[in-house]
Order: sequence, then structure tokens, then C-alpha cells
Amino acid sequence: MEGKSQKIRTRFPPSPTGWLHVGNARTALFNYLFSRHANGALVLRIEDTDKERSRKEFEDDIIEQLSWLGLTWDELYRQSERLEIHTAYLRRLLESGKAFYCAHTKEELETEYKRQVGEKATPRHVCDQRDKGGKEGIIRLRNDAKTPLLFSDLIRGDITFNPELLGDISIARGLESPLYNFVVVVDDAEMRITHVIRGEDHIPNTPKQMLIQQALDFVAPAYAHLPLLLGADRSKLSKRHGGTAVRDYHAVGYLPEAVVNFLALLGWNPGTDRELFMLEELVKEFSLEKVQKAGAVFNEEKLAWINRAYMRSLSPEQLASKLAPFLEQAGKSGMPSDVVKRMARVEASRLSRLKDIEQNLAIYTEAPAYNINLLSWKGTQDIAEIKTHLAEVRKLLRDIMEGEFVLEILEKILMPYAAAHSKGNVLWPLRVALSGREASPGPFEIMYVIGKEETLKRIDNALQI
RNA sequence: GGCCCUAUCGUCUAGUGGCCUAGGACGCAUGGUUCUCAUCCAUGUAACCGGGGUUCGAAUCCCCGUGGGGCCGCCA
Repeated sequence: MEGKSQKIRTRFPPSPTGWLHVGNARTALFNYLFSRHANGALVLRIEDTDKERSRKEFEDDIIEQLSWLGLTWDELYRQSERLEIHTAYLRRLLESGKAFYCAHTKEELETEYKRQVGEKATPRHVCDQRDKGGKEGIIRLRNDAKTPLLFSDLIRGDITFNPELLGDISIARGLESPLYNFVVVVDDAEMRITHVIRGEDHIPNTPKQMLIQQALDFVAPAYAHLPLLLGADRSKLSKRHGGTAVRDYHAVGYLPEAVVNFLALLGWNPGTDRELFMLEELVKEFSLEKVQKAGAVFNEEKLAWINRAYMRSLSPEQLASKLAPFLEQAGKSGMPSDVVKRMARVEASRLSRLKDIEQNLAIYTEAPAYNINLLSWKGTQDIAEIKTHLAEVRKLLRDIMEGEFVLEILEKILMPYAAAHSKGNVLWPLRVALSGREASPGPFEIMYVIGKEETLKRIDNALQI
């Protein structure tokens, strides 16, 4: 049968009150994967009803990071631009008597709250001023519901709440200032959202939103509550766990493909042993049935491993161009592009993140200074022997043409000599002469990157010691 | 405290009653390749929270504990 079913529509509703959080990015990703998989639409909704805390730069960051990750959306809304709609629905509720102005002061509510907590009762506010017809104070939804509220979560199954524990739900500070639970319900309905996929921390909001839906005669969307992203201590991932902003990972040179891949694997699995997936492949494989119920610890080691895998799959040219911004940051934007390309080839297996290039950068950009004792392999060689080997190597290198100064040829020409004198005796001093370091890429690799002229210069420097 | 969610190696997870002496990956350890570092390869390390049921048979189903988490705003 031809499906008459409505098109699937999901939404991602961040509030622009901070840099885009990785947990939110994952929620966005799952919404993206679910809707794209079903050929549906994704709505990006900026929830900026809190004027005090919302900032344009955070909204810009949300857009920038989502774009960086390769996530796209079909419609964009700003809640602040929809006030008339919200106010109209608020009026409707007020006029029908389903909502009322609650005149209790903050102090009174606080006293009530403390009393309830003291009595070990559920904190809630059942207003005794409902029918006073007041025109001031916050607007609450009249909640007389007695029968259990049930919804069937796509990930967790049936979840039931006792509505009597909710009290009269606050839905607005006033006609012009609607609150979260109310706005979400109105916007989801207005935007014809079919599936609400959000963090598990929203489960307690769901019954409140259902009550509002009922008052407004809206059909409830399907719900899927995702497991939370956790810190190492297994509590909800937050700023105190360190880098939680997508931009932080962006800034140190994680590849967007790696971040997406890693985030997808947090709380979801393909049902096979495969671990590396590009975004399009995730779209194809994704299903809510494979989503985990328990929280997942955000483990940067695994992210780094995935990132290395993606970086190694890049060609030297591709890696070089991704490295460019980081070289600029390190003040080395003047490096010739062919040198950068060769460096990319050599460093590819040594980087976890693009920014790590800083660690070895000096090897390629400046002649080394080092302790003369370091030139001796395992401390067994004397200066004379070291110089003999370096001089011999220099002779061999001198006859190689500029254009043939590549890994394969360098190795072919020098290895026989090195092997004849026990490799370490030749290669260690050579490598130290070139790098000045105890640990570094190999001598052939360094020579390949810095070229013939610089190579000879560095050997000469060592010879003069 | 109340309500709700949840529970397999340190971490991410496979497992939907027998194929499980529980598989993969990250990490870690050891060995190999190797002038050092890294890569790569091999091997190893390590888990079904506890107790009751149900069943011929439970990691898998049920119950009760316990642990962990989330939420209890005139924030979202």
C-alpha cells in the first residue's frame, strides 16, 4: 500500500545560552540521522525565549558548529520571532478557563516548597487562587488530571506518570513571556513535528507537555529519549568535566568526520563490528532500535583513535591543507606548500589531532641545537667515529640530485652504507644531527621534508662540533 | 526526600532462552618489525551488580534488593 503516512519531521531546539555542547551536538546528529534516514525533514529551532541569557554569538556558534559537522536542516525558526503565535494560544487557554493567573508571590511559593520538602512530599503548586480571575502573576495550566499519563517511548517503552504530582504547570510569566514547556508544545505542533528525539533529562518534562497538548487539543508526537552523555565520574557531561563545547574540539584539530563518527557510537551501534562510518553511511544504517538505554561516558581516547584513523586516510595534499590554519596559528604560515605536503606525509602517523603538528614543527623549520653527547648512539661512539660516518653520508648525499631527494631514493642510497657499519652507528648520529632530538621521525623522513640544501647544512653544523 | 530512567570488561559496546568455556573496539601490558619516536603485526589483560523465582536450560523473562543517573525554576 502506498503510505498515506505523514512525512517524518524532527527538530533540534538548542537555546543560545552557551557554546554548542557536544551532548547537544549528538542530539542534533541523532535527529538528523533519523529524519534523513526516513527521507524526512529536520527543523532547527533557536529557543531564545530567555532574553536575559540568549546571545547572538551563541546562536552563530550553533550554526557554525553544526555546519562544520556537516549537519544540515530544512527550516530554521527563532522562537523570539513567534511571540504572536504563542500569545494567541495563551489567550485561548485563558479564555477557556484552562489556564489562569496565579497571584502567589515568589516568597509564598518558596515557603510552600520548603514546607513540602520538609514533609517529604512532592514539591508542587496546586493553586488555591485559580478562580479569583486575577490578571497578574504567572500563568498556569489548570491541572485536574487524575488518570495516569502514559506515553510509549521509542527507546524505553511505556513510561507512566501520576499527574497529581505535577500541580498547576507554569506556562508563562505573562501574555508576552511564554515559558519553555508551553512554547515547545505549541511550536512542535505548529511545525508538525512527528518525532521528538531529545535527551533523557527531558523525560520529566514530557507529562507536563502532554497536559498542555491535551488542553490545546494537539496530537502528541512520538517520543524517543536518548541516553545522556556522561563525564568520567558518570554524571551528566557538563563544563566542569572540561572541554564540552564543540568548538573546543574543532579548535584543536579534530576532524568533523571523526567527531560525528564518535558521537554516533555513543549510545548507538550498527549491530556489527564495524566502527568507522561517514555521515552518509550513518544515515543509511541508523535506527532508533539500536539506541542504548543507559548513559555513555564521553571517552576522548576513543575519539582520538577515530580521529587518527580519519587523518591517516587523507592524502598528503588533503592533510596539508587541513594543517594550514594550524601552521598559521603557530606563526609558520610562510612554509612553502611542497614542504608542508612532505611534512604532512611524514607526520600523518604521528598526529592525534591537527594541532599536534606543533610538537614536531620545529624539526622542519629550524636548525637544531643539541648536546654533543646526544650524537653518540647508546653513548658508545666517540666523536671521531661519529664525524667519519656523517662525512661519508654527506658525500653520498652530495651526489643525489635535488629532484631525487625523496624517501625511497634516500633510503636506497644510504642504507647499504649504514648496514655495513651497523645501522644504529650511522643512523642515530645522522638523525640527531638533523633533528637535535632523542626521539623524532627517521633521518630519511626528515631529509625528505627539509630538502637537500638544508640537510647538508645541518650535517655540516654537526661536523663542526 | 519524591517521581522517573537505568545496570555485560576501566571505557564504548555485541548478545533479544540453548551457537556464550560471553564476541569486537579503545586503553593498557608483552613480543615482533625498527637507529629513536610513531605506524604496522601478533599475543595477552579484563565483564554478565546481588538474591529469589520461571524454565529441561538464563547475560537474556519476572520480582525484590543494591548501585548509578536524571528531574523536581516565574531556565531551556
